[in-house]
Amino acid sequence: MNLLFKALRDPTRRRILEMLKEHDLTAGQIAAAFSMSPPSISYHLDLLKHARLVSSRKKGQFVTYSLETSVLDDSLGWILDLIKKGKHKK
Amino acid sequence: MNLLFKALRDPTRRRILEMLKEHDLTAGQIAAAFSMSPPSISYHLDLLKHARLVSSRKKGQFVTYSLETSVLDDSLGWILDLIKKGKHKK
DNA sequence: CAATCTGTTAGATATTTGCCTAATTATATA
DNA sequence: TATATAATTAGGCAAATATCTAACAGATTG
Repeated sequence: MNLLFKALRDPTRRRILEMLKEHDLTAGQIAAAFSMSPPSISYHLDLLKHARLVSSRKKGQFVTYSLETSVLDDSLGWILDLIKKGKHKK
Repeated sequence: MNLLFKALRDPTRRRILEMLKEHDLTAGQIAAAFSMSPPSISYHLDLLKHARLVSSRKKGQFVTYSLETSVLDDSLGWILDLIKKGKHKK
């Protein structure tokens, strides 16, 4: 849960996730969308991978990243619970 | 959105929100639940307030904090959108 | 095999964050 | 009015974070 929220905290990483929700992308394609050095993007991708929000596979010289949504269920549940319990509070 | 995810990133702040979902609490009551100095808790409460996740009202010398769930809808929508679009991806 | 391309790792650095103690503000009470 | 109590503000500091450039690793291609 901690890794997840940590990953979601950064705007760059959230934008990467938004890009990946459309279709898979290579590291280079992702980096090209930001005015930021490739190593910086690599750092963010690694962080997202550790949070299990993305997966990656290597094909030739390219590394393709995909969005992984299953971990998001946890955060969803946590937030929903807050809203729910908040509601039936007197 | 940025302030919201920033607020949710820290475990202490998440725990404060969980406490407040049960019932309102004064700053002192919240601080008592953590092995952390009152100023530190004050800092977290201020951050939560800036993110509009809590509100506060002063009564005498006490300041009571309440959970505010409306902003959570934004994060919920953002996450749901990721999951949804993630699902019907080829 | 040498050059090139994609991507990551290493190392350095400025900024942000989360914590502390000390001081301050505001309220209540002896 | 002096003192105690609740909470915040101020100032400082160590650790975490996000960025960069340089160097490297692996794959492709002339």
